Amino acid sequence: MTTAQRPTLEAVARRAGVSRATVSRVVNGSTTVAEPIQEAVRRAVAELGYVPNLAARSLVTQRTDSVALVMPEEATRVFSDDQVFPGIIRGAAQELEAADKQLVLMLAGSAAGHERVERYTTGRHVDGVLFASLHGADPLPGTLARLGIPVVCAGRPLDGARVPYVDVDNVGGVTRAVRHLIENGRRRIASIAGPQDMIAGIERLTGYRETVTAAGLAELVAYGDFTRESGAAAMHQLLTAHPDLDAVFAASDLMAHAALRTLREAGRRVPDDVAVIGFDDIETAAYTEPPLTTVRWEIVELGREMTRQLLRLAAGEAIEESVILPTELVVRESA
Amino acid sequence: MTTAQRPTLEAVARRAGVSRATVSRVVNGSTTVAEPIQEAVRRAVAELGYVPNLAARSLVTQRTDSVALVMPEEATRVFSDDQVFPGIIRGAAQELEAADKQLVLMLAGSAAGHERVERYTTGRHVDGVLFASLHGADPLPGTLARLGIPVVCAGRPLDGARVPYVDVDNVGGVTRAVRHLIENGRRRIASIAGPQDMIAGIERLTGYRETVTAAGLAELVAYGDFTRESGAAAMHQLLTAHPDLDAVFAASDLMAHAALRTLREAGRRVPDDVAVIGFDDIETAAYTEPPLTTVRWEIVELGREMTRQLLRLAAGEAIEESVILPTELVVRESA
DNA sequence: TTGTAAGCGTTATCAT
DNA sequence: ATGATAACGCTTACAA
Repeated sequence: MTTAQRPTLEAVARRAGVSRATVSRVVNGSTTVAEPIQEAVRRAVAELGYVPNLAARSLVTQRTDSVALVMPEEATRVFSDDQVFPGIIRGAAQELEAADKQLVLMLAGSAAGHERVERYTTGRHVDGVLFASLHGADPLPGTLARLGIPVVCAGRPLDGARVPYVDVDNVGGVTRAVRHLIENGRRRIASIAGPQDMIAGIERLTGYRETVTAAGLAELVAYGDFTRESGAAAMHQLLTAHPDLDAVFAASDLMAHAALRTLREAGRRVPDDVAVIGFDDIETAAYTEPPLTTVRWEIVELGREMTRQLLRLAAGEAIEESVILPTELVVRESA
Repeated sequence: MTTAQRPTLEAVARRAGVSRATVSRVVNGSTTVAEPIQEAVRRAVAELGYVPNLAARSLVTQRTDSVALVMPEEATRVFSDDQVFPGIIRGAAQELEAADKQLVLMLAGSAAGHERVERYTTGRHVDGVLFASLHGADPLPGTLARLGIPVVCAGRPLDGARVPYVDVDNVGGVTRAVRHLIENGRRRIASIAGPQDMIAGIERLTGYRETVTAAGLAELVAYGDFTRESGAAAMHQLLTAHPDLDAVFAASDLMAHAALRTLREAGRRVPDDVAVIGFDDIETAAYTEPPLTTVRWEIVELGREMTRQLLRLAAGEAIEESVILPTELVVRESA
């Protein structure tokens, strides 16, 4: 079975009885073409089923009309039931669709993957790069920015590079959460912190520390990596080190979920004995036992906003160095 | 700030003192180049930081080295905490990375989105197309296949098109689940079925029907769309219509999760009064109250297998029309 | 307003 | 084994 040759501009031009240039103008929406000719060209395009060859176009325009979305690949987090990454993917996809650009997804977890991402993006195979999550002080965003390649990150880059980013108001959200606990009479408030090589982990811990300290309370901290497994381990640690705790703020809903179960297994009632608050408001949060009080933020909106900023940057517009999205405390039954 | 021009083959050739053709050979790993010359070329490549222009290459090779992964866009399912789609994305990304191809993600939910996907894929902007989920009798996979464009679907296409697909053994998995219920003495076994315009919804219902009928038991069915919300509604219906039910098989873990909560609210104990089994084994399943017995399958593996098949197809190899992945009953506490 | 023609950066076909 | 050279399909000055 031979595959039918796809028609080229040339073929359409012949059919419509005009030059390639004219067809190109019509296809690209130039207004300087006489109406009847436009009509004829459009008919020829339809009859032949012509679709522009993107590679050829890209070769001459120097644009690729595609942007890369780079994600870390750690199995535990990216594609567990954490909704953060899927949400960002969705937001980016929506916004790019509206801009008629392609979304190229790249996993950068392994060293090989990271190198591949670096080659691909520095090679200008995309018009811009979105980083969905940064671990440690990855220099890649800064490198790309210096090369003049449009970049936007989710969260402030830890290496101090001046790369535009979009983030949520982590500190504000945590502050509200911890205050809520204090206002409800809790005094021994612990925190299951996130990984300290990620900006979200750092900021959420900072918010907790500042708030409990300002209230004259002790800092009771254990560390996790945002996953349920790590949350369970951290909760055990806290229970052992501070058996008298009466509240826990977890830096992710996943860790909060695990804390809920660990507390139950330890015979503590939530919220009677121990109040629990999470962060993210993933869908599961409304279905935990008891339903989880948490700090909500719009995941999909983060993806959309990042993409909007990137498109502006790629269009040569100036953008703010950072955009901070709001958070909101959703009070359910766990606190 | 002017962007540095990226070096071309020409530049590398000049630097290494050879022709463009030779550089091309070295870059593409041809063995017919003398070792010292290869050496010189490689040095020039490194010094200049040369990266091939994919558009130019694609233009002449007629390959794009990228494949599209098409997903439906319904907000409720694709990016809720259902891990199915993220899992497929991950599997595809891993496999494509190994093959050095790009993953282009496309959402096909809206009519406009669907049309866009059609234009893009039929326009041969990708070497192949992966469909992550089909709703109703979407003719697109069949259309692409007829155009000679490599296509692989997740699940058998409902329009009867002869398109290769990879799926899990839905019927087998459900059969084992329902038998487990029967063996444990359950006799009033209901099912919360999935959407009947999706092959997974249809097959899981078929498996349930056949098994209860073979055991001489009644069919008690309510319908959902795989989401928690729909699961809760379906559970309510079942409780009203069949207050004496003693077991529920839900076609997705999300619906099973909602059923668990609905049953508790209705004062039924799980598994004492009512046993519950789900399908998918998402991470949350191990954390529900009580932990959910469910039918497990390897989501990421589905994505990988689909991609492997597609790559074979794109390489001109013949492949089986379908690959069925195994399922396994994971017994926890809910049944 | 329309057409001509010169690239864009590769790969591939021939010679050599 | 290496080098010219002709495509690949499109956009875009520049002419007409």
